[in-house]
Amino acid sequence: MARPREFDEDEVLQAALRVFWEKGYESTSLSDLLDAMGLTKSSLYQAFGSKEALFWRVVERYQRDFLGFRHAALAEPTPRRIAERLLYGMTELHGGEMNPVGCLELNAALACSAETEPLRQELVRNRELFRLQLRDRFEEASATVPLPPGMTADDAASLIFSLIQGLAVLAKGGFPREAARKVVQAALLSWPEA
Amino acid sequence: MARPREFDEDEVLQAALRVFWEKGYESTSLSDLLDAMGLTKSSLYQAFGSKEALFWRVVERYQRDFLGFRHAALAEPTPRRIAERLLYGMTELHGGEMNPVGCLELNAALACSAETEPLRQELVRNRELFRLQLRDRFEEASATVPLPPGMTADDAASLIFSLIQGLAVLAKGGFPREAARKVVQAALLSWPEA
DNA sequence: AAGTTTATGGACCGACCGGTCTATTATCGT
DNA sequence: ACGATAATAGACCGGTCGGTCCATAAACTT
Repeated sequence: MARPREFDEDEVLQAALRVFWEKGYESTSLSDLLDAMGLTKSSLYQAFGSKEALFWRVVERYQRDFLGFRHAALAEPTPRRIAERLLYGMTELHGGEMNPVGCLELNAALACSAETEPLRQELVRNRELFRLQLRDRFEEASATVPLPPGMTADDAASLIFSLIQGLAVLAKGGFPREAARKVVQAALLSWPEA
Repeated sequence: MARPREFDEDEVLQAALRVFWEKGYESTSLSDLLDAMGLTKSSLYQAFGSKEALFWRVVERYQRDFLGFRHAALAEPTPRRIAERLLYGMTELHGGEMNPVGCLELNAALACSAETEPLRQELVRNRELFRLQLRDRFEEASATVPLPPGMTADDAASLIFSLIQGLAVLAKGGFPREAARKVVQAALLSWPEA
C-alpha cells in the first residue's frame, strides 16, 4: 500500500452517472467526465481503465440504484399489477426532479455510430433479457388474473416493453410526468383488475 | 448562369437521407456524407450551406417520402382505423428491407449533445404538433365510433404516440417486424371496431 | 473568342476526440 | 529516515471533427 486515493470512488461514479445519463455515451467527452468527477485524466484511467469501462461501471450502478424497482414489479401477483408497477415506476424515474430526463440505457442504446456498435448490442441484449423475464412472469401470473382477452404473454410483454421505451422517448422530449401517468392509465384500461 | 452542377440534387439528397437515417445526425460525419453523396466538401457547402442545413433538407424529404402515410391515416373515419393505419404504417416503415431500421427523426432527436440542442427541440416540436393533430382527429372521429371506454382523445393520442416511439426504439434494436405487428394488434384489442 | 459566373478539387484551419507517458508527489511499511 | 509503491498533474500523441479558402475548370452571354 502506498499513497491513498484523493477521491471517493462512489462519489465520482455517481457524478459520472449523471453525466452519462444526461448526454448518452458518445456525446459525453472525457473532459465532461473529468469536470464532473473532479479528476484528472490520469486518475480516471488509473482507476477505471477507459471511458467504456467506466460506462459499464455506471450502468451497473444505474441498474442497482434506479432500475431496482423492476424486480419488485415482477414480484407482483397479477399481470395488471406487474404492468402497473413497471410503467408507473418508469414515469417516476423519468420525471424525477433530481434525475436527468429519459433513460440512461436508452440514451446510450440509440446513439448509433460504428464504433459503439458492440456497446449498443450489449444494451439491446440486456433489454431483451428483461423482456423475456417479463413474458415469463406474465405467463405465470395469468393463472391468477387473466391477461386482456386475446393477448398472449409474449404479446403483453412486448406491448408493455414498447410503452416503456416510448415513455422514455417522450420524457426525453419534455413530456410532463402527469401526462405520462395518464398514458399508463389509458394503456391499462382493458387489463383485468384483481 | 454558368457551369452547371455535375450531380443531381435529388440523388445526393437521397444518399444523404440514408446516411442520416442509419447513423443519426451527430454520428454522421462530413466524410460519411461526402462518400455517400459522391461530392467534395466544396460542392456540398456550395450547394447546401452546412451539415445542419443539409439535414433539414433531408428531414423535409423524409417527411414527404416516408411519413406521407400519416396524412392518409388521419383521414380514416374511425379512431381505431386511424390508429391502425398509423401503427401498421410505422411497422412497415421500420422493418422495410430497403430502409435503414428505426426512424430518422427519432434517431436524431435522441442524440443528446449540447450543440445539437436546438435541432433536437425543433424535432420535438414537430412531433408534438403531430400529436395534437392526432388528438383533434380522435376527438372528431369519436363521433362515429367511440374511443375505448374511459379514454379521452388526448389520452388516446398520447398513448398511440408513445407506442409509435416505442416501436421505433425496438425496431432500432432489431425487433422483428412480425413481432411489431403483433404488438400493434395487442394494443388495439380494446379499440371498438367500426 | 473573350469575359463572366459558377462549380469543383483539395489544401488548410483550429478545436476537440480518447488515450498514453513521464515526472513528481504523497503515503505506506520498515 | 528511507526505499517501495501508488496516485497525481499535465504535456503529448495521432486522428477526426465541421468548416473555410483559393486556385482551377467548365459552361454560359455577348
